[in-house]
Amino acid sequence: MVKYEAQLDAVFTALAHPARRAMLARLGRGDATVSELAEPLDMSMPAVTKHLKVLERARLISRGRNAQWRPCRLETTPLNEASGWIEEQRKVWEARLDRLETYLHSLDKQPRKKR
Amino acid sequence: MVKYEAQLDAVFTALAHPARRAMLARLGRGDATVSELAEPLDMSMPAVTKHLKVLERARLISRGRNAQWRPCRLETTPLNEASGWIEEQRKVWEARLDRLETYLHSLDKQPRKKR
DNA sequence: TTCGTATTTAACCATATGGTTAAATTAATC
DNA sequence: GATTAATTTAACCATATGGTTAAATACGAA
Repeated sequence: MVKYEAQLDAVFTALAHPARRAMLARLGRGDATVSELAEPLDMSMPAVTKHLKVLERARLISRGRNAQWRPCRLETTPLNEASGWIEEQRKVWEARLDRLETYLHSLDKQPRKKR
Repeated sequence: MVKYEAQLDAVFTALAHPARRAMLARLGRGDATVSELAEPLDMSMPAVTKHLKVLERARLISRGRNAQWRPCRLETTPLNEASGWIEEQRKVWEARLDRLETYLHSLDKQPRKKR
């Protein structure tokens, strides 16, 4: 079990911009060219290229080549790592809240005998 | 159903730094003061304060006051929103892959009659 | 080889991030 | 009121982000 810290940094960074989330959402429905990803985005093509680099660095997309098109494909593993981190945290805090609840119930049901 | 875009931006931004993830992981085990959060972090207190602001802006923590201490508490709702976004995407791409698989099976089982 | 289309790179700009040290603030205690 | 401890603010610096326009590149087609 390694430390994915830097990988998680890159993935959460990539998810932190609405344009990049929109691109990922689009790619979830199937591969797309850069122009197709750019079409709904109201920004220049160079800006789109930059966002794609952020997604690539996070390994959230891979790219092919087809003539002058560079199709993008969603890679789901990093998203699993990201939600995995959150789910791990959820386990921690839910376990803590369970212990707290158990403790509070024990106070209810075992009325103090002394004092 | 509103658009949480800006909120999601803030949450994923907050999750994109290892020090902030460490703080959240610590808070998952229970409330903590700023000094307690800072202790394992190898950075100055002002740096810690800045990270706390990022977490607050994302509503990932709330803060109290107890004399000169400013205890921090984990707020889990934004984490649910973040993992919720990822899970929604998962539904989309899994549905697509299911359709693809169904289609491929249909090709197997219905050998082309003509052509 | 030239033309047209898709995409990227270069150069630039403004703002945000992430860190520092020094000073200010807040609140308990002596 | 002065002292001490916890925390924040101010001022500064370097680098990253997110955008632009203009130029370069890559490739198919004419």
